[in-house]
Amino acid sequence: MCGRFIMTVDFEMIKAAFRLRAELYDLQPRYNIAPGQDIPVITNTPGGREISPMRWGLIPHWAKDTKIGYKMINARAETVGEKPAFKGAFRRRRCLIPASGFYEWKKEGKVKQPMLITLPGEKVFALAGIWEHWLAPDGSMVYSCSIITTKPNKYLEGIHNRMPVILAGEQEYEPWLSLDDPLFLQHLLRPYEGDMSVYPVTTRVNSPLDDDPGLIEPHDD
DNA sequence: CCAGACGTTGTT
DNA sequence: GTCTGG
DNA sequence: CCAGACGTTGTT
DNA sequence: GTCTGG
Repeated sequence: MCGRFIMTVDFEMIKAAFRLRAELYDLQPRYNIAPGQDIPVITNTPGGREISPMRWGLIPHWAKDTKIGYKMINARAETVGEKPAFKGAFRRRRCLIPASGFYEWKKEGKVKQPMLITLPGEKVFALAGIWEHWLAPDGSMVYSCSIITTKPNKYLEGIHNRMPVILAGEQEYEPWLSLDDPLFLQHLLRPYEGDMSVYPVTTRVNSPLDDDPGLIEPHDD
């Protein structure tokens, strides 16, 4: 699955990688992004691609309160088009979530070892997501999102049985954001086929409050 | 029809 | 054990 | 994902 | 809002 990730690249890199229009809100490097926090999300708008903060953990429009979002941090690729909580978003509200790495916890006996997964060169990449809007009782609109998961590739299969969907470049970003063909969209939601790096990191990364880059301790393998 | 859930992962 | 908050 | 709380009434 | 279970 995907329960934590990092986003450490600067905005000029993001702007170029995702062909964004000029306006970017003020983003800081983050090394330990947790569910429930606001994360940068890229969507298609009539004026082009925009990036804006959304709460991680999708809140369906019919929800009575925001609590349900904590259970909706991931959506399975195999069923995202059918589940009542996700199907509308899958049809009409898809997004890209920029990341430079994500964590998976490998179970080694009783111990859970956090692993950081990155792409070669610490390159920024796009997680496939869906988003929703929810009208709060006070009249404000809450935007939220979920990260889609799939089976692990060869780098992850020894670590965990799910991994987030990574879209492989502009040739996949554009159809994911704008195409209206459920079969093709489904086809994009497959395990990433490119190279990856996998490093054990200190268990201090477990704290959701800790946004300190000093926590990452790459090992040689 | 109404009532109640609406999710994933992992563990047993 | 299960839920909430981060 | 992990960490930390998990409850009510009434009194200060 | 929409689906599932009874």
